[in-house]
Amino acid sequence: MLVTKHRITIRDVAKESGYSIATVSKALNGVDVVKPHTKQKILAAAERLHYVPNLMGKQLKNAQTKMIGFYTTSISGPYFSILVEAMAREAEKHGYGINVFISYDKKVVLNSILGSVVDGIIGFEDLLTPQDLDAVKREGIKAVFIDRDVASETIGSVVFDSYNKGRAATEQLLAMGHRRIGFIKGIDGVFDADGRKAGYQDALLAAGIPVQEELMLDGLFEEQAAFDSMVTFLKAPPPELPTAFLAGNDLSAIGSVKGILQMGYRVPEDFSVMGFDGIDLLEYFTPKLSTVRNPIKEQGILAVAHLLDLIDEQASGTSFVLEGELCIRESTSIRQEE
Amino acid sequence: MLVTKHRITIRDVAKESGYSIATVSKALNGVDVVKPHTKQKILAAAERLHYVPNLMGKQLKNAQTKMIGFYTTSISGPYFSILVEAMAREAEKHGYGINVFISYDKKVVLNSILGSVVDGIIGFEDLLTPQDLDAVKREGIKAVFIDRDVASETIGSVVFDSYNKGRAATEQLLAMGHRRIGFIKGIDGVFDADGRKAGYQDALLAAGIPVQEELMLDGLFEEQAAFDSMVTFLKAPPPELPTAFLAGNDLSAIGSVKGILQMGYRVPEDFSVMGFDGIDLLEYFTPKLSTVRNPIKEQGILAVAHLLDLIDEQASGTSFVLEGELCIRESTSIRQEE
DNA sequence: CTGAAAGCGCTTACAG
DNA sequence: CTGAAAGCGCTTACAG
Repeated sequence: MLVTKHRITIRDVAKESGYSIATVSKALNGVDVVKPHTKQKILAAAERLHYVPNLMGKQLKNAQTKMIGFYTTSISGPYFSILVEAMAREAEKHGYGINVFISYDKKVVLNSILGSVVDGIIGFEDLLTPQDLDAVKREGIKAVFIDRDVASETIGSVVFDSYNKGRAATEQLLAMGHRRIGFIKGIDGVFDADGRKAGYQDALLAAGIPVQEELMLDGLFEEQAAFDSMVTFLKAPPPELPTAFLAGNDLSAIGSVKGILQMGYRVPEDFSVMGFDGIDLLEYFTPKLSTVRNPIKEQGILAVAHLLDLIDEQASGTSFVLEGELCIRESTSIRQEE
Repeated sequence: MLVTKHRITIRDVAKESGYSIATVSKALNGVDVVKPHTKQKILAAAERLHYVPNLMGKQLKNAQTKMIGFYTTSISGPYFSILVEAMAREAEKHGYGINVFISYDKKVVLNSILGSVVDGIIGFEDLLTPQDLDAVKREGIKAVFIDRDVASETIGSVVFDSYNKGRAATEQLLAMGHRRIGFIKGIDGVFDADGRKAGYQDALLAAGIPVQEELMLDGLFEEQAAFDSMVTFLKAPPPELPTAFLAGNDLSAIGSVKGILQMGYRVPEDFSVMGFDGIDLLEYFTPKLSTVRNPIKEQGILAVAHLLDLIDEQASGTSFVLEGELCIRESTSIRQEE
């Protein structure tokens, strides 16, 4: 096996084949101008040397990377697997790769976004401050956000219809006879969390039921936090207990259910519980959770497709809203009259 | 807002500040030789222009990217979330980012591995042919594999002790009185699959029990495939049914359990079932699955740590073996005498 | 302490 | 059809 101390470059291939680096470049890239015989000799030389182009050099010149960046602070949880997987498949179909950057360090993220490492980004704004967003806009960076409803020349978004679905879910519980409905909050300031909560509140108000702060527990979109909040709540309950809970997402719904069971109550006999998202994990959980099934895969696919249109300048930034679907299963029931 | 048609480069900062690009570069990179006053003026100019360094140019010169590449064909399944998350945290601690490449296209993967886009890679060999591996070695690319026991100057690995644990799990079932034990196979040729199967077979042989092909079902490490195989198996069972099954991983164990229940049998009363990995999902599944809990997080952390040592040339390739832990829960029981 | 110049690996007008 | 040269954005000896 040939041992080389330095990386083989186009220069080595030129030497080996007896042609100039310019011609080698053309032959290697299929620029259709090289004599077939020449091309063949060059390809043979490249093969012999195990030449692999240095993408950095290539990209510096081309100013494109055929890569899409996905930036997030965490990939954990069942939502992201599905999303990232869908994005990767869609991107690959169009000759693009997906690059997942996982980092808490805003500087790292911003540098690689603005450092031309990818041709466009899919991201969450909550990592980025408004100033950062301005920088993204100013630099003309193509971006699609999946957690915020934005649209500008070079920036689009693909979000769920969180407000209306929060409202619809609450109305469903009302229709089942529930009057005292608690809410497991997500993370304040996050699009889906705020939308779902506002929908919940407006549905109550429209039904003539006052919104009560004491019925809104912290869930942080996490199982553990929701569990803890629920246990704490049930240990020191208000004079009149709610009969149902709407949770900001499935994970916190699961945590709530576990908390309810932990405290010796039953679901749905004592409390109906409803989640949000329709993650795969629900299939393993008992009782089967009622939820609003969101088209996560579609979100990923559409986000990538739109981003590619932005990159090719086939479109200007658009805000897409995806509809979810109410799924009533075992964790909710008609309110038992006492 | 300043509108610029071209990306701001170091040249613009030089012009704006009145210094040369060499000095600007030094000031920006904290090369401690620039007069404080100069540095300050340069930084101010860079700020004013919203300068962000082009990573491509930087990396082309430096020949390092501070990025680790993780290559996989799919990120789905509960194993990868945990692994990738752990890797990302560990890498960030050392100033590195993780780059997840998801692709079925070997060419794309290989090009970016060999194209100097990352400083090192963590991967599965099964995507790469032996020739590809040779190329990786020849180029001196630092790599850590997590699904194969390899070690060379620049290549290391971090694997689970699959053979011994397959053997231990089988011995556990034997100790519980089971004599006819079926096996849900993973994917042939994959390290963990082969190791676990071999361990299973050797444990049987050591106990004087012949290995029977008809008791080895296809599971492909997937829930659905295992479910289908189990249902098919139970529809046309051999004259004497097994009393226990060992599955190649948790997902296929879950599929098997669902298949068993589907056919009207019970777990563990009719069949004990044992999985492999100890994924988080088990927490939601009933019955609580017995399994071999593998330290997935540790695997990710160790893989990154070792890779960084390889990159810094602090170590040469080593093969690490991680121990798993037998967890006996509800899905296995002492064999009922008939 | 500062700057002109060379060079990282590549591509692409342009000339021949 | 082929090649010499310029240049992508950056860093780093080297000279001053």
